[in-house]
Amino acid sequence: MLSTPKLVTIQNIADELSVSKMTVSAVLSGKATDLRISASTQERVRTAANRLGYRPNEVARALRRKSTKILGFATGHNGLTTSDPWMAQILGGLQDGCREVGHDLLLHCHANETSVEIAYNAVLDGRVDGIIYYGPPDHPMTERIREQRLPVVAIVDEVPGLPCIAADDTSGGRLIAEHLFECGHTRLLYAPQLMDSSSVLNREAAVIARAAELGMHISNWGKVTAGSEQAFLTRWLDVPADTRPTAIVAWDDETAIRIWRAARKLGIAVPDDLAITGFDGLPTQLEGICDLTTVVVQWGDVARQSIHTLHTILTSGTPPEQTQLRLPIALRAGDTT
Amino acid sequence: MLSTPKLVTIQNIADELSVSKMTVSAVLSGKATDLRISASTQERVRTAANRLGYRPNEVARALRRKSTKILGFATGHNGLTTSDPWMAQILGGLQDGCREVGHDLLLHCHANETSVEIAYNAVLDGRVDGIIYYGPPDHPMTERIREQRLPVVAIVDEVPGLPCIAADDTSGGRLIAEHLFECGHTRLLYAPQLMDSSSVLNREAAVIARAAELGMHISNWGKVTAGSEQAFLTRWLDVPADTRPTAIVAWDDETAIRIWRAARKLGIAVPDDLAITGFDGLPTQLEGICDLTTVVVQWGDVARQSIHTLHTILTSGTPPEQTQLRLPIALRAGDTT
DNA sequence: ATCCTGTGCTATACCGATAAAGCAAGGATG
DNA sequence: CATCCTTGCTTTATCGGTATAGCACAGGAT
Repeated sequence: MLSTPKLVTIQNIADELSVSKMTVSAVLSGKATDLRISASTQERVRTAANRLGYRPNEVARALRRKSTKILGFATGHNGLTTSDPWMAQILGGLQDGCREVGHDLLLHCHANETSVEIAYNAVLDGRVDGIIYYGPPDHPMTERIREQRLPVVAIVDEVPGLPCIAADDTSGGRLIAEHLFECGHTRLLYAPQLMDSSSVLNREAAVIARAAELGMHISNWGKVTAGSEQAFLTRWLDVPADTRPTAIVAWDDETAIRIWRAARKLGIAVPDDLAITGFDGLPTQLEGICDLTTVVVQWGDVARQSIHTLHTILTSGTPPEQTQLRLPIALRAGDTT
Repeated sequence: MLSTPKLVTIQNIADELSVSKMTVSAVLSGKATDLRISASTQERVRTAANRLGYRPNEVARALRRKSTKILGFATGHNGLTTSDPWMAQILGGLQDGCREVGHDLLLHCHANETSVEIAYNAVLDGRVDGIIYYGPPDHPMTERIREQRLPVVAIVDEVPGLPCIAADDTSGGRLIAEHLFECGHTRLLYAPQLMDSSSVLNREAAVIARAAELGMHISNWGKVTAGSEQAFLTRWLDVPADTRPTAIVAWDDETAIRIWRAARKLGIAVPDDLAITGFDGLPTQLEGICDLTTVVVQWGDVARQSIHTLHTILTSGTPPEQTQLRLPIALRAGDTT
């Protein structure tokens, strides 16, 4: 029968040495000089603690100091799961960041909407010190978070009134447009998937604006959901060859690859008949088969940085308004353009 | 400046209503009938609690009841990260399981070895109630876990002396062998990647045993690491066509796909010249391009189930020796055989 | 002899809850 | 009229730490 191990408390050590609890606590928590504990007593306490295998109870500490040293992660995007490839990178980055600042990471990223509520409550309940939020800007919870001035840092998508760490989507969008311009394209087609995501909207706006600046024409036929790629390309085929777009700008890598697969099936030559670009730069299994032209976002760094920002807020109470970061994005040219 | 919200405690409510803390506690934690609190008092307490926005402090509760209702997840396999595709499924399953049993999930899955130690300490420190362990059976920490009888459930790979939830790798291996037999193969080649993993060893043993039973010959040329696939296949090409293996059994999907890519590059026809099988049944981006023959493991279910097992152990103290589960595996025939 | 200062620790309260025992008032029972 | 039981709470202790104030004693200054 499994059980939690027998606890060694500071009281046990204190009893052993016939000193008070406070003496033990002071020594073991590094406040020994504050309380003027003699070197010999410190030594005795430390050896006794080692001998008994003492470990401070984190829950008791957390109660007293009103901080658990645990940070939470909440996702508010519907259908977003741990299986999504960028989520994996984000989780890795959150982990790394947490270790760097000496906190633990609590997950609240179910595929449904209640996860934000659960995470929000976790702060109120004192279970976590703060949370990293990855979700839509208009989630009902965000309003309360602002009102109550909870320690929350948004990632990827901007949330009004909250600090946010994201990728520099605008530069990313511009890079895509510029790359296609350099490849000689003049007519682009944007393939959006409307999530309630400022990141995606920024990409789109930047591509469109930069394309216009460079004198390219860019159209939008509505979103390309999973399964509708063939229909999308059939429509494309229906347009006379001399006026149809020569490149498709997809909002992310997944969509780009799905379109590429459909093109392959329809016998459309990529990139000769049609160029395709992605966005994210995620690892792929298509290496050597379809090296997608895309822009690479360091999602792990975004996440890691957000933990540091949250930690700063928690320790120093820095006004969050100043902590808006946009991490750089780089173009990676593949064989689809 | 962000801060944790002003706390409403049971004391506040008690003061408001001029009753004792215990009365409030009893009502709000559902022990009202035990302590015989009148309906009217219950009503008053509840409305006051609502009005003040009371939420019980989880840390205080955890201290008193000696249980945080948090479960940890530790990985001990070197280099295993959240980016690995099956890890994503596992994380999702852990999340779901946790929600089902009303616990939270704390992550300790860095890519390095200290993560097990950290998780182990988290139990000792009272930070988590128990942990799910995914790592090698001989990690130095596993010995201590057994000794101290800590509430730990292993997943995927067996750990002597610990309860374990895994896939039925043996059946999976047999399914692969049988499928290849039915396809008419008589000479197989096993492509291993030696991790310190009982799961992989079980697969291998089952394939070999079943192949032998069916009168097939199976050889093993050593492990196929990332990058060595071409060399592996070149060696294969050097064998006279009438004696060389006609199918490669890879230890997992990733390896199978890497071999498939290399074969494609070398102009080897799959499955005509060479059949390839995987193991895991993970989602792939190669849909429609290479539908790998593989066996499908429900990693999410493995993880979910492990949480339930851990929960049972924690609540009822069930002897862990009995909780050895092997979840079913199904063959998914693709176009690589 | 008195006061002051520094040293080395102890005492007490508290963080926010829950477990377990206690206790007063009122009605039923003998 | 004394006893017992039930109802409806309250009291006290405790979980394992930390913050704050206090206190006894030694030695030097006045």
